[in-house]
Amino acid sequence: MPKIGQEPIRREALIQATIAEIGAAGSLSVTVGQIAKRAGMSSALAHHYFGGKDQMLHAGMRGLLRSFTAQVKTHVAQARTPRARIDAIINASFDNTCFEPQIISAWLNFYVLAQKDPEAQRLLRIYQRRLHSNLAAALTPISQQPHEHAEIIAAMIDGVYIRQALKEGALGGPQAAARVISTLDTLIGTDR
Amino acid sequence: MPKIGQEPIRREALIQATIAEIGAAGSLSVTVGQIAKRAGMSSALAHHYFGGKDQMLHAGMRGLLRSFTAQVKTHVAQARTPRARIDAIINASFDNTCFEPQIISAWLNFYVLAQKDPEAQRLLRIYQRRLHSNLAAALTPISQQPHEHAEIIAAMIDGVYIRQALKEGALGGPQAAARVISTLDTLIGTDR
Amino acid sequence: MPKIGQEPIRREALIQATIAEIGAAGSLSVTVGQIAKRAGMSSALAHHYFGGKDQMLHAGMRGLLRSFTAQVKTHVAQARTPRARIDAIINASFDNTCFEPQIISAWLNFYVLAQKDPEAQRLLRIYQRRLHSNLAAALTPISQQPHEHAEIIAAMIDGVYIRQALKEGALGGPQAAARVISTLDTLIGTDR
Amino acid sequence: MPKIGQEPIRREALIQATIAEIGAAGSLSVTVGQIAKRAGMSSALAHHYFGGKDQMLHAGMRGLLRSFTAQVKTHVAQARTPRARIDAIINASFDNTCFEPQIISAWLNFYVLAQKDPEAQRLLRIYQRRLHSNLAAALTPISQQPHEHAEIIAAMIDGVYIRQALKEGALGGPQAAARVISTLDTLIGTDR
DNA sequence: AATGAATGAGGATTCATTCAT
DNA sequence: GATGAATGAATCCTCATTCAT
Repeated sequence: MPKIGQEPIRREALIQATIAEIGAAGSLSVTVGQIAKRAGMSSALAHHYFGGKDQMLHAGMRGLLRSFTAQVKTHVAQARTPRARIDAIINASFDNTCFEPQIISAWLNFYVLAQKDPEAQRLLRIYQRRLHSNLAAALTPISQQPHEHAEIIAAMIDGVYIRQALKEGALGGPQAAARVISTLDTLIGTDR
Repeated sequence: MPKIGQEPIRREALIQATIAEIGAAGSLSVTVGQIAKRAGMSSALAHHYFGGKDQMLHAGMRGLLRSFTAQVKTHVAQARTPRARIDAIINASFDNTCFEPQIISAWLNFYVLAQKDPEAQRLLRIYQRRLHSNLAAALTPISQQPHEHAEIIAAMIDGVYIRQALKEGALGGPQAAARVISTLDTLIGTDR
Repeated sequence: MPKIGQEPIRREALIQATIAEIGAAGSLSVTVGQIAKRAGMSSALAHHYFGGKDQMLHAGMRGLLRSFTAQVKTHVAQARTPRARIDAIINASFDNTCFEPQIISAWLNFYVLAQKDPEAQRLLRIYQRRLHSNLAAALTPISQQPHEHAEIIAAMIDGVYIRQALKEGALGGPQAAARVISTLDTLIGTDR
Repeated sequence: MPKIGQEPIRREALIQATIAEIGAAGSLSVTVGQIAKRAGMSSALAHHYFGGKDQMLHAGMRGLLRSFTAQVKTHVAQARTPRARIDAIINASFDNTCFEPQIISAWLNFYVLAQKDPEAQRLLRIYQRRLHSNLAAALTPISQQPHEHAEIIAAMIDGVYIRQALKEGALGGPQAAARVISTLDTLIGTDR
């Protein structure tokens, strides 16, 4: 009886291992061997499935962005008002599944990768555009400068992330979200 | 008697070359040889003066942070009011000498370095603390939550930087500064 | 399924190549590349199997000492009296497989290695202790100072070796053995 | 006023530094820089005086052998009988100035050097010949096999040295000398 | 005389990648 | 499908040696 359907399992294991290994090492120079080992297979097999290290990195990025997206969807699903939708997006970004050291470190490394790797750049731009349009759409009913405010909130989210990467005066996810939300309140003139 | 006094010249050349090479390559994995070549010397001499690649990277970071600091000093020197001082700090951050692709890329890479390298982490924390205290000091007379607002502005600065690194809808330095300043206006309730 | 079971073959080839290369070069500063080439593989593979040059040197030492030990065992196996056992040990030391320029040179180099490398020192001490206890055990029935005499014989063996290393008035193995044995005769007062 | 007569002082300092550095490092791969530093000058000057590392090593060897020779002369000068002369030679070899770890280690390293370096080989052969002829001359009146016995004693001296290099059950110089002398007693049938 | 400056050559080590089984 | 085997290319680093002053 041949093992069937192994491929998707293997690929997924490699994707998670890529993120985890980069996050743990804090660097893109993790070796294919390390990743493959963490995923429980030989580096040769990793190459077999992905063709090379670059594609593994891309797959890792896609995996990470997929998680972000899923997180946002989950949070937003329960929002009933535009305002609740924005809060949901912000809260999703700082959900514990995203806002933990290894994930932050991986995310930061992917930004670096995007400096030289067009595909990585493309993926991050997609993420940024999606974040912007989500925020702007939700802001439209309640803000007079939805795009400007969307940019400010997006920048703050990224900024809080990068500051978190230094672990200095690090906030928990909820406090980080609260700070961004409170800034948003001020921006759109909400009284709370 | 030998040719003398080359050390400071060579060291400075290597520091600038380190920043430039990392900025251009978008990666910390530039080779010592590349850096040395850009600085116009052999890699052996680079090792002679710095002892190793790590120390060159640290020196590069210190050089970059020194530029930031100098930039801030220059801008702040002409400020006569607290408010002008804050604007000067923000404008300094987005001055063209700082806010250009290579510098941003280098800065991003140093954040990555800080994920695993204690000295790099220490240096960046110093920079963050200094930025915070500069901002908070200037905000004290004009804001009711100077520390909170300083954090928000600092996060925005970093966030705008990292978004600039993707070159998507990239702003010029002045516009970037304007956006941060306008957010600050809203935060402290200034009418302009 | 991959080609399998190469490891012991490669390791053994590297061990012999290490001894041979050090013997031929007369120096520990042979390169991993030279050793690997002699063993018919790339230096990368040598590192793969041994982890580093140091471990290759240690493996080479163990290989050499193993040969010595095996040689002694072979010779001693046929000895029926204590006296014959001692002669066998001495003869084993000067057997042609041990007492040839390359082996002597390797052995000398390993003594040098032991000056700074604790593992090398440990290995040579084991060899010395074993030689001493072999000699002393065999001497006990026929000498009144078995330990003292064992030391003298051991020193002579090493001394003849090191003098052989200069190839000046070099003896053949049998003559060298004869000289040591005749000294032993005098020491224990044997009439022959 | 030019410094005159500096050359012989510098050369001597380098010679002693060479021996000391090799002895301390337990290896011939000490760098010219280390040696020069110990001798209180730049490596460039060391090259200036000796032409290259090899010649510095040779000079170091000559220096060491010169010490040995001087030691022997001193001891022998007071000997009034052939027997006393032999004892003096042996005692000289184990005098504390010779029989200390660093010197032994240097001496061992020079033996290694002689494996590949003809000049080093030539120097050590001279030493051996001189030792042999000294011993044989003194033995002639009191031994029936002066050359054979000279060889045995010479081998023992070298053997005790090399065993000392492992620092296992290391003897002091006087005990080492006593062991060799007592062996000699047995060899030539002296009653003491 | 003396040395800081400078480098070319070389060595240990690592790693992505390929291949044979 | 899966992996041990194998390597070429690259990287950091060291060092003897030379040179200009």
